Amino acid sequence: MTDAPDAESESESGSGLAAEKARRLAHVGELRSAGVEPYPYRFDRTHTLAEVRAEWGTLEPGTETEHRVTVAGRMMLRRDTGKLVFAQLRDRDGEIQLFISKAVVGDEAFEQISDLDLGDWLGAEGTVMTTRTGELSVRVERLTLLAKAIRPLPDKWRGLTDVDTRFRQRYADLIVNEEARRVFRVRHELVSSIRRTLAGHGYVEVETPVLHVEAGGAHARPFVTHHHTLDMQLYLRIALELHLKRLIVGGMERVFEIGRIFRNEGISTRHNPEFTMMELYQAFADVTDVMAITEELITTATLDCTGSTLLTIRGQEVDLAEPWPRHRMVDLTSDAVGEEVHPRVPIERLRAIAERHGLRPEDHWAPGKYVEEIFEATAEHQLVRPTFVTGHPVDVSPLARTDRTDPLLTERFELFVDGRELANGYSELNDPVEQRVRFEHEQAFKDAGDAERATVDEDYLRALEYGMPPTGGLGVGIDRVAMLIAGVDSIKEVILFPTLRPEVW
RNA sequence: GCGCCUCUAGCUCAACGGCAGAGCAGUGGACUCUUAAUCCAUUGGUUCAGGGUUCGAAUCCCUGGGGGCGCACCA
Repeated sequence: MTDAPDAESESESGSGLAAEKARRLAHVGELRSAGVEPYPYRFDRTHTLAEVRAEWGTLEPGTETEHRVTVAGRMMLRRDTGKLVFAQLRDRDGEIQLFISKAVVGDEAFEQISDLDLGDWLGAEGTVMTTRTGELSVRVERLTLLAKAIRPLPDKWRGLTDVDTRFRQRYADLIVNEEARRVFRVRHELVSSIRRTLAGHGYVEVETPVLHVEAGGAHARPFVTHHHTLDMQLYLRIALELHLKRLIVGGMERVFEIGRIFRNEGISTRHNPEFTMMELYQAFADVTDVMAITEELITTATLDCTGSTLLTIRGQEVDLAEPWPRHRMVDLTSDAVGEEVHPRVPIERLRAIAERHGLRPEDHWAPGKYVEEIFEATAEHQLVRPTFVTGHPVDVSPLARTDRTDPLLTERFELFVDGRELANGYSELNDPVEQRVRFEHEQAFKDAGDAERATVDEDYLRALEYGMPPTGGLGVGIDRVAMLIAGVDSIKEVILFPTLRPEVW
């Protein structure tokens, strides 16, 4: 764990990373010998760099003021012209130039400036000025080293592009790539926008268990873990749904959770084994209310993140403020294949259609499973603009309420944008007797070989027996929405530390 | 899991069967208004690892490892 480079012998070689680190570590030693602490405990600044720019950003070129400021940041660039050094300081939300004149700071302090390295954290005290060319600067009177960087920064102009290094060393990515900083600001703004919108509608934010005895609420392979004291197998949650609906039974009426869920499945540009889901449940609401709040949440968040409701998706400009089209899955799919696709169609017919579209049906597939698979193989990827796909078959929607006009379908929707599923919602099934039958069907499919099907969750059924009011529910994949708004095409770009194989040291 | 691509200095990249190079960073020097400062000089390599082919391998082949993309998987 302790990094102990062989400073003496490496410095003899004169170059390379080890030598560079040795040189800087040697300087740390010199500073301490001279009574200067290279890692001081704290530093008080009077202004952030953005505050300096906000207050004095409009000064005329060649202005010298008496306004004293103390700022702090990381030195990103240095331009040495002899007895005058310009350094670019950056903090969380701004940059400012330091104007360091030998005549101002004195010979001794000026000598020490050449020992600073790009990447060092500095504190600077001085007066606000602009240079002859108009660059807002701090005319430094006193410079304090706040933390010595031992390792050199990546290329100052081209940044860090190697994706492996960018994700493994996200700290370095954030230091040198403005785009990475932008994406995570978008993500932050997305999440806080959702919280604001939901708070405005009277939702209560809750936290439910991550460790589950039954991994329910979705069809997915769970991660399995073990509790020593209880000596029992536990699963990391694959959805938030069933606990949140227990809270609706409890009378909380409007609840939501933004939480990490875990699915032990493949990794791709759209999948990370752990990802963030927002689920909400609203008493007395049905699927139409849920679609309305879905539109509001995503449109408002886009506006909050970008200042506009316009997005460019696959080169197509889309205004999220326009109503999002709603189509039944069976209609979209029937149109796509040129004949009726519906759970009521004889299963031999569905099998033929599925095989015609390159699918390999399995014996345990129910009619609704065929409908869903054919939809995914044909119509799904064509849904570029935000589109609500509704009316999923009952036999693939064990927690959704039956459509009041078609007993083989449910009052459910999935939101697709750019061919990707971003959200899923429905009128919640609240009849405990029917829910038990649905669970038993799930269990039967599982026994028939479909490992991702659910089992009977007796505690959830007990909760429903106490009475759950009519309820609408929604799940939103936060990472995918962040991708959409930030305009990036890999989920790893919106997850600070995506799942990677362990580094070989 | 399968297929294709990829891995060269701290970073960004050349060299593609014939002496491993450049820019940035670093080091030494010049310069008191720079903006990726500039100018002069300069250090730095287990070419991912191992094996093979060859007079000769960063380069071709094999095995392994990391990563990317696609497929599969994935409410």
